Amino acid sequence: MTSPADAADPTAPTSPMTGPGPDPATGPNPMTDSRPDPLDTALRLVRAQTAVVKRFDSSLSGLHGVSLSDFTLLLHLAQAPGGRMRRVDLAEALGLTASGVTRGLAPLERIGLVTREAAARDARVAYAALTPTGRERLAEMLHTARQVAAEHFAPEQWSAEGLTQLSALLTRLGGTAPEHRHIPRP
Amino acid sequence: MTSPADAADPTAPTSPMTGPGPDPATGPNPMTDSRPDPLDTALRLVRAQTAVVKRFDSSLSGLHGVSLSDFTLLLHLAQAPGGRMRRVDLAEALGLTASGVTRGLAPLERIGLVTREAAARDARVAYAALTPTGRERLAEMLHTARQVAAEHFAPEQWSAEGLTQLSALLTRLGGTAPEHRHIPRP
DNA sequence: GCCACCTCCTTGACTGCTCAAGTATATGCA
DNA sequence: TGCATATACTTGAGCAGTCAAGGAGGTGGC
Repeated sequence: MTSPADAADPTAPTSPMTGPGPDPATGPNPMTDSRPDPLDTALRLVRAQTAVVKRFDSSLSGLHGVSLSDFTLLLHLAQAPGGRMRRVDLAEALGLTASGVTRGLAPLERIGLVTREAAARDARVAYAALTPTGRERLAEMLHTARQVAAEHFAPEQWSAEGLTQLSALLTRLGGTAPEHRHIPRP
Repeated sequence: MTSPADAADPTAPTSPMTGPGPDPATGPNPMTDSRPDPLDTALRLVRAQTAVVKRFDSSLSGLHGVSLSDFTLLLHLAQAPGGRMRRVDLAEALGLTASGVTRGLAPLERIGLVTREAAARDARVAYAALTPTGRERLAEMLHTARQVAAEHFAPEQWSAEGLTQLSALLTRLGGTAPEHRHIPRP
């Protein structure tokens, strides 16, 4: 009754998901063997982001009813001149399409954190602008986000140098971020 | 007819999205001023991932009709013993929920890249297993993915050391990746 | 043997996003 | 001035994922 296929059925995790694994000195690696695998790095980036986002989403949604992407959107508005941006610019900053921005703004407009403003010189344009309420709420979210980030990159595990390196490397990969240190505490 | 608000309406991008910006020596930074901002780094990670995923999705969908997440799922199966994994293990490896895995597997099962296998010792378990076709297609996808990754981390811009550092830092952030160098070329 | 509790997986409902199509408006050249 | 082309935005449809609920099955203590 025990087929050979199930002889290996451990019910334990079947995915030893560790680092580089056995180094195949004669493997089909198209790169020089002394160079780290770029695909491996890319996949790690994606997986790391999933873990990080999950953590921020959990805290921000619980305390503020918003997701990390909501928060990031608001943060971009806060650092823009006049607290407002054209939607097309917001899309580029966030790495979304225009319709993605429209969809993302809808709930924020509904709860009064963001409002729509027309542009006097271009009738096609609709600005997304932070409301005073939006600013207040954002300051509170920012406080939480800073805490989560601080825990994530705890000084006992992350040196200033390591953090600096990571930040620089991510920037080189297209990792832009809105300036937010001018935003006062709630 | 020109309101003061629109005097600043440049129609040009209103989001100077550059690096660290002006260093606020007396800013409300809760960290020590000599330490990079962890929140900044986290936001850069998320944004960098968006850019990277976009690029992989574009190439993989155009040439192979799959997304990066499809590809990653298949890759995990390929490096598992017997080319199969329990769905709950796959969910953990990918950072998804169980239902996310169910949804992700559906189209792959439909096109014959993945099949379902029962476990002899546990009736609750349904394995996700690579089909022979799935293996062949995966090898082709892998070829493309390696190329995209190689372009993304071009040696002229990325030293082996920089890549090694990034890989290590991402690993520390929870960035796991399936071993794939044992998979032969198509 | 019984049962409380846990595990695995699926499904309905919903959210967040892209693509494609469409409308309104702006731009530049003949 | 007229018009081809481009830009900004929205909306319908569809995909990818989460949450909650539920059904089936497994485990361990009494």
